[in-house]
Amino acid sequence: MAVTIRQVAQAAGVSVSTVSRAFTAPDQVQPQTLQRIREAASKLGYAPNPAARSLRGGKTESLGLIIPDIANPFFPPIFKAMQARARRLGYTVLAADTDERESDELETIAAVSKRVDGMILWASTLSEDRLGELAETMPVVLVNRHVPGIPEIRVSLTAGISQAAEHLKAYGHTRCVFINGSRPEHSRGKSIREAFEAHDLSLVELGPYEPRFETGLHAATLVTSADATAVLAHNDLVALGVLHQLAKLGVDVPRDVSVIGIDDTLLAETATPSLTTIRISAEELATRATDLLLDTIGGRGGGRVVEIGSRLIPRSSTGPVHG
Amino acid sequence: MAVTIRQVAQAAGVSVSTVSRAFTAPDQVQPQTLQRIREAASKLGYAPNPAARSLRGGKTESLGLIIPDIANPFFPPIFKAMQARARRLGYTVLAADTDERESDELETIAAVSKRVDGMILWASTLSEDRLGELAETMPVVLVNRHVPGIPEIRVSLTAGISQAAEHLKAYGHTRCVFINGSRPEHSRGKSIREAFEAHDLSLVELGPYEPRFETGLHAATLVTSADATAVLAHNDLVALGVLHQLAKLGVDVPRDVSVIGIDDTLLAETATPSLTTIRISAEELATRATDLLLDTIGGRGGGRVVEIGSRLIPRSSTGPVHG
DNA sequence: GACGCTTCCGGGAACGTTTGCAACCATCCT
DNA sequence: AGGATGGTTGCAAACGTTCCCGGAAGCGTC
Repeated sequence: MAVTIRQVAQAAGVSVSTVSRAFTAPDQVQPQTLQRIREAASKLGYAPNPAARSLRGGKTESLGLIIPDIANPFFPPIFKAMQARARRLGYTVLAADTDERESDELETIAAVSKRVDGMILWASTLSEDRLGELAETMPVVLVNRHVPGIPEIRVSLTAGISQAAEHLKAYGHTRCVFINGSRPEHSRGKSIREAFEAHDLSLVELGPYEPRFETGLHAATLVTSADATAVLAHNDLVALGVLHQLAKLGVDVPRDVSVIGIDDTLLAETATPSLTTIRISAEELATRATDLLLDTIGGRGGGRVVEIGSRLIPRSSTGPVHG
Repeated sequence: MAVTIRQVAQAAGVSVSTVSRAFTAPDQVQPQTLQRIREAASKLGYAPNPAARSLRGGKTESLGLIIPDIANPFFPPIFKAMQARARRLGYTVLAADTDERESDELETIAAVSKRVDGMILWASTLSEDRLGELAETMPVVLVNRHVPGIPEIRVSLTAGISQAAEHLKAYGHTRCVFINGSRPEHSRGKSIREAFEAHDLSLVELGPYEPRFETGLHAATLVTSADATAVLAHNDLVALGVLHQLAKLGVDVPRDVSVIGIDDTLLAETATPSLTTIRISAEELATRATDLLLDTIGGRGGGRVVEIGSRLIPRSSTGPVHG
């Protein structure tokens, strides 16, 4: 049914080898032959069969991206950036979503791993041992997860949080609530405690909760009774829940309470009031992760750790303490 | 490097054919042989090579999803639902994003089409001819695009819009602005004009604009001067822009102006005030589209058109006109 | 006891491509 | 002039799997 290399070869009056080379190593075939082949190929509508190619070569020319939940608005830009980067190098991106289920993750990884040359695992919940085994089988890059010897991209919130603390301090805040939404193994809590302590701000920690909108709704009521004038949420989604519930309770933001998110997703800019948040550049993150993966596939840069920074984006949800 | 069917065969003391059958047609091999093979396979960590399998069988066991922009919060749930559905049937989903670029779309489709058994094209911008050709080459399902003879999922806003008109009418509104963000070929304008006319509401149409947040910001200023008390936006994202800008202008929602979105994305619920919107069930849409694609691949249900309904979800961004 | 039927299994071709090897030709050098 | 060189090309094996065939064995039937 589909047109094969053989038909092109016949049409161009050459052997299949030459047609193959015309596509994979054009400089090894004489210009005029090349042109004849190209014409024949395009006339017949030939395109190489990826299955045959990868069977023969052991390469699939595609990259896997395993993320917890694509519905979290932080991830789509990651996917886009990775896709953009990968495409320029001839790679396809195979994305899969584990739905935050540990059991699904193993299954998902198994399914994807056979079809890609390497994969990026985001905040994986797999055991260190399993990840180690996996990384021996194929190139893997971890994001927000540390296993010795496996290349890794780490998001450093240090700068952003420090700026947030300064920002609040400058507005006269002294007491802040932190809504913890992390699993302990990649908690944002530690950096936050340190930074706030360094800036002499007292910190009340709530949670840990699931990092969801509803968490924010729930936590907002606790905020009002904690005698704090500022809230730092685990991510934008939670911050939005807080914003929403505070509005419902008649608490004005930022007059009565200041709110800060983390991630700088689409949600932050579009919120009312727009959300002051700590930006993690999804583009940079995805691009660096992709490059690191490609390097790992190519045998370069084993076990490297790349750090991505963050910074505060002040918007309208923070302001001076009132009275 | 990787373990093949041959090694399993040897370990189990059978031929490769039998191992193959053990995986693809277990009922054709004797129970005790089957078990021996399974043990050998799992001990060796064998999993069939998808490349070889699809080279031989012409099937890839994966489905393509081509969407304009995964950063539009309407799409992630689509992807999730499709993935969930597909996975249960042993399929993998290969998603790709065209970035709303027509030139990219062709290229993207070409890249994806070779690696899947069929694909779902969302609001494709390709010419009717090209889509026709494509559909002859491989199974295709169109969403929000009509080409005679190609299976299609159509989103019908009729019910939702009609409910929205009633809703506004009941609140005493008489004049509404519609912010048009569609390309003409799949405009939401027509149904809207008809429904509002039927409910005796006057309608001012703005646009067409790009369906972006900034569009909402811009349009909001026009709304105030249009002497209308209600706004219907092309989608939630645009509606949020409106909400945001109105707040900045000191216009209270819903006291002074009511706002309605379309899609019922995450954005709608998390907005402040929460957004009244017309829900299109992403889960249903994706599930039906996947099933239709699978049917088309299986040779059943050619050229069918499936319609998906919509309905109004009243929230806090609409209310009575303020006397 | 021969025959046919069913069940289970092995042999081997085929899927479309890449690539090592060798053949060929033209060119250049000595 | 003859051998070495280098650029082009063809041949054929190999990648891992599926599936068509045919053989072997077991079993029931007449």
